[in-house]
Amino acid sequence: MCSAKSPPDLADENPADSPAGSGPALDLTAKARIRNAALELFGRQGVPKTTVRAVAEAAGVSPALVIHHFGSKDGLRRACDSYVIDDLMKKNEQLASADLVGTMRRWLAEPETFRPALDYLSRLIIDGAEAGDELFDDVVTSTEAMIAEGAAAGTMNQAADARMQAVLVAAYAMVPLLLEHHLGRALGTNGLDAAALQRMTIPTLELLTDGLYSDDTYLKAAKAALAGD
Amino acid sequence: MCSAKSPPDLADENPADSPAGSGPALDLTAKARIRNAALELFGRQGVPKTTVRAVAEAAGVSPALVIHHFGSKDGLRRACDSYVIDDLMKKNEQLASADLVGTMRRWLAEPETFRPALDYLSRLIIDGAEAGDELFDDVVTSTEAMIAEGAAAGTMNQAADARMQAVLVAAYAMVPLLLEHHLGRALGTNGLDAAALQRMTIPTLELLTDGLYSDDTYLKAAKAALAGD
DNA sequence: GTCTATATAATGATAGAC
DNA sequence: GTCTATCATTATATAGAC
Repeated sequence: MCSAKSPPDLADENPADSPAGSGPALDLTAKARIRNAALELFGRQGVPKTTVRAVAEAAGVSPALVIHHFGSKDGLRRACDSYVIDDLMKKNEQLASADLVGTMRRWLAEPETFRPALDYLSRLIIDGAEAGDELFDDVVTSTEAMIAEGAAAGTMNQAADARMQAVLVAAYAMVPLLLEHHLGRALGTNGLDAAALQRMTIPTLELLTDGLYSDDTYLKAAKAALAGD
Repeated sequence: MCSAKSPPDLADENPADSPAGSGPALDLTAKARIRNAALELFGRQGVPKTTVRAVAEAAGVSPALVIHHFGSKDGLRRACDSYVIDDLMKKNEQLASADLVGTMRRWLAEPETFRPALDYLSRLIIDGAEAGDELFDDVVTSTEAMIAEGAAAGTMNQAADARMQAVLVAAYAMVPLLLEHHLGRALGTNGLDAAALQRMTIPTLELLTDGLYSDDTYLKAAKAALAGD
């Protein structure tokens, strides 16, 4: 489950102008260039602050062509949603949703290709859009299965409320994605690159192995307080 | 450190029309009503999607008056930043930044007053604005001190890299704020109310007491892998 | 498929009366 | 302090030529 390669389906290469080994990002169809430009701008500055004109300029086409291919700005946004989820996550990483941090690590190894998708994903999860809901639930379900396996193998502790535990673990796993800006600052790097993610690995595992609390004082206190209600 | 009351400084009450115990939200100056309306709309839909006109309508004033009082839309945004941070967080909760979850709990007890501030706070942290950077760093510093105290008292485990641990713990503490939408869905509630936050308490403490991993298998494996680089 | 030109609406901000 | 009226700009989207 580790040799993750098989060069990602960047799709929509123009069959007419595709001599064998030429520049991979240069001979895409205009539609693909528009979608890639939108993905990057939507991810970097958010959808509302990104104009159709800016997308068109970044893709090297006219604003009218953007509408022609995607119907509307919102259609373009939906196309980006399904591209990042269906094409990038599901098709190229069968277990992507089970291992968000692993996916991040692999994607960060090819920044030119996947960096925009990470920013876009972050906004998808935060914005509360429908596509983000489905993604979140997928991650939670995969996480719950992972913990159940770990518990069966004796390497993980499954909580009484397994679903809630999975929600929390999944949410914690998303922290590097969501708070990339702040974690990058804390690590002294510019954003979150592969090296920064690596420097977080040990402290994260320590925290989730030893725990923050050294005994069950807080836990018992909380249980008592809640029982007292 | 628990009797958190002292009714919050909602400020800018119109001294002219303030008979002793009248409706508290009704006799604010127009400037305060505008700022409160902006706080709510900025927090709910984000700054770019919120128009000056919408703020004016929500506050019951003309669009021109919004500009008159705050100079520009961005001036209004900055006023909201400093209001939520300086007036609400720092003045009324000396230790607010040390205990984000506690603050959330207290604020959720007065939803009418503080609910908008929570949404605004969430965007402030995510957006990567300067005010959000300061807030995040404050929370991390307070968290590090809290863990150091806990370690001295023998109730917490302080990691070798104490700063990084504090960053992670602080980030985890922000998860209910940032992922309120998804946690609320998982709990079957509409958004995150006080009851939902309470239902998360035990699972969260369990996770941070027992840990996710039952032994140091993963930790040692990761250390070995990193050493092998 | 791709463009130029344009329609139409909404936005942030201003001017000036009261 | 607060309004009405309006300006200048920019936004999304359309029409129609090539």
